[in-house]
Amino acid sequence: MRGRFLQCRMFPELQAADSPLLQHLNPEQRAAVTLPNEHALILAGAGSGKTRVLTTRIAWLLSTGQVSPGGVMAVTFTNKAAKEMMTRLSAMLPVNVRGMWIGTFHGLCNRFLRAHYKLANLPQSFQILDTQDQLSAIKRLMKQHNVDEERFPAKETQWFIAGCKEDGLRPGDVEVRSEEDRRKVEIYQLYEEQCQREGVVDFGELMLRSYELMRDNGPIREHYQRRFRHILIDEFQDTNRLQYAWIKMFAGDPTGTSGSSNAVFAVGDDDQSIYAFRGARVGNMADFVREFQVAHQIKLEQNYRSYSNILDSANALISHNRTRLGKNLRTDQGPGEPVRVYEAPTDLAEAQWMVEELRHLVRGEGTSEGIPRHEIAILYRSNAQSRVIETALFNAAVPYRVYGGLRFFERAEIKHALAYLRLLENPQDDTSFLRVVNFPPRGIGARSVEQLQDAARAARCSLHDAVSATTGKAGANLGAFVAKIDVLREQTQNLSLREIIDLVLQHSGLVEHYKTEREGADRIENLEELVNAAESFVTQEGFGRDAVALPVDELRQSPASQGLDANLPQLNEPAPDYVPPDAETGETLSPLAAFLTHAALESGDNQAQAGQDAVQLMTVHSAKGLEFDCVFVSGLEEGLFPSERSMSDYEGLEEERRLMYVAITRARKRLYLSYSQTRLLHGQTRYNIKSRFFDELPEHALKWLTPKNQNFGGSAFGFGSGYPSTRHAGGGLPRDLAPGHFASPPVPAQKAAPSHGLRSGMQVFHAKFGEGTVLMLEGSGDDARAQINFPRHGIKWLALSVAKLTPVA
DNA sequence: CGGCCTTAATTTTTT
DNA sequence: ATTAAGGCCG
Repeated sequence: MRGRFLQCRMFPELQAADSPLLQHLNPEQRAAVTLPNEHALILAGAGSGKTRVLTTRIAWLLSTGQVSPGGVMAVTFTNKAAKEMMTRLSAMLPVNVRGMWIGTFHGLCNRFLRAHYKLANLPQSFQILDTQDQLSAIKRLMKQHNVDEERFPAKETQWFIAGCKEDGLRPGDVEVRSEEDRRKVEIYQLYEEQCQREGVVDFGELMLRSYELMRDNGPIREHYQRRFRHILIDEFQDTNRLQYAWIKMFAGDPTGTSGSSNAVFAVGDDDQSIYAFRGARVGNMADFVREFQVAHQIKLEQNYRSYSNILDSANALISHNRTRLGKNLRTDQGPGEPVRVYEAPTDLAEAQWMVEELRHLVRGEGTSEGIPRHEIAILYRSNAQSRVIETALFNAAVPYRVYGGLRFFERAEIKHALAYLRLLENPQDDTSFLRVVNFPPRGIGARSVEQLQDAARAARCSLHDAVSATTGKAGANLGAFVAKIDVLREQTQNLSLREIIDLVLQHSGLVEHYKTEREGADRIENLEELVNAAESFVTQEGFGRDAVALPVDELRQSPASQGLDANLPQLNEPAPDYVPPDAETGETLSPLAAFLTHAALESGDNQAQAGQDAVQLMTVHSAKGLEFDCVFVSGLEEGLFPSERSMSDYEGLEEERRLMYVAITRARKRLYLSYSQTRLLHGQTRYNIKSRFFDELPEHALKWLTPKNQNFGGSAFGFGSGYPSTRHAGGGLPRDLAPGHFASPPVPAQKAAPSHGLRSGMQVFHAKFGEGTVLMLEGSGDDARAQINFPRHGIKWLALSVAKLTPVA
């Protein structure tokens, strides 16, 4: 016994064979979990047990004594992923996960900056601007500096600033090539000064400032580089430039030649990279392999989620992408059901078909037993598509839940309440000041606010501080407002968080204001919910898991950080002896400041009508990481999915294809793909052809529920021939749709058909451009125009009243 | 100052 | 079609 134990301590890997941690892993997963302490890239396909590998890896490292809890950093993108990791980890090991650095990039940055706020040149209770706050701060600044919003839209400026930060560029680092650039950089500079003056940081700033502090402060850098022996990153394909640089900073010398490098364990899937539009760089994967000389690359290709018809479809589709690292999902489960494909005449008919279909599924016809509604998801490319579907679901009285939209902490009434709270914590926060200075209305108009802003600028102080200098009637109102805030601050000095919020809600006049509003009842309810949120923040979670600075030395010595079971081996490496100078013990954030941080970093649930067993509606993007027994992917039409905006360039198209890949791989048992010939978009009927992605799916795995529309085999004008009926084509499943279920006539598209007789997908001949395919049709009568793809001349828009087009048989 | 009307935009989203 | 935001008038 004793000898064996010693052996294990000296050779942790000898525990591999019989560790219960490894019991249910496949060989690849096991190999990944038990890799030596070196850099590794795990290519984890959809449904291959990625999270499991990540958490088991941590558990493995801890239980074999290769690292102490304090020596682990695990980074995710979403709070949900971080929470799941902590939950699963604590289920595996008796370890206090709260003491570990497991969190989102931004959550960890926040923690880091709170601990070193002085070195980071921030007030301890700095507040975090969300995207809305950032935009309004930029708008305000641009107005004040008379920047022409025509030439420099605030949204674009925001995008520019965020982009600069993501690339690690301060105003001085940005390359200026034009007068316009110069102006943009100038605004960027002013924005930075404004944030600094107000003691607020945006999301990008959390990352960038942490990165810079690590880069520029030797002792801090050395401390953290010595501390985190293992750095694990989830969804690595979604990291941006700055996040990658940030990781490198914590990892230390990437090649490890100086012996100071920590092991970076990156898990990702290049085929699921769908966030390039917000700065994600798949290229970080290849860079990582090169720069860190990654010796261990493991592919997790065994899929535990879907049947092979679904996986074959996903594999075939994604194989059309040229830029990929290469990976093929496989399963031991049989082929399962075919992937069902449906063509509808209209978007409404498509929605009604889905509703009808899912009602059968819920009732259990066609399957052995009914599928619970929450196991059915309807996915779409863009949010605008949900409306029709919602209408159909609503009319059929099917409970549903739409994801996306405003989250709890983003609601106007909540942001108003938070603005009051933020002013208590930090009167310099002009963004919050402006949000509520006249809300509820208290006679302070734009004019007075402008004067106040001028005064503040002249005195180089905050709006709050500038009020005392303002006179007149407006000054009186302003004075009353500031006095109210200041009195509240006094009154709330020694109150609990709950009492503070209660008091603020009472005295701000928010509740009273919403009482008079027509739809104010919901808002009041939400405000009450805010009190509950604060309550549970304080009690349940133990406030400040992310928000409160955990002094580093305390963390290292506290029993919590040693939270391993006594049976577990001790850590191998000595504890770091350096304690950063400004991480003074015991200096914590007030509960209020912590709660405000929590609100900014975790914007809360975004789902309405919880509770009921409901069908899930969401965009493909928000479905990433989820799985369902049954999935409908709707609106598979050229111009929609792939989206029009991404069709022009190859990279955009590849990202759309990856998006489609994500959509397909969400399904466990049953997958439906559908499209509609016509769709109401922006108030106009659009005529679409089916998505090119259908051509990239394997015929053997598909089952067409409607006759496959082969580019209109019938008469040149195609009506009647290529048209679908509302009855499904073939055998067995699903049953006939009762005719009465459709509000619209069986072939509504016929009615909607334009006079020119063209239809998307049709082959036409043009005297100059030759033969081409109609992609899209728009307008009617003299305004009608068609988008046509001419193989030799590209995609063109032609006015039908001018162009001579002949249908080709 | 506040309500009403015109105007323009309209992929995808987390922190 | 729908909505949000900004401008204008009472």
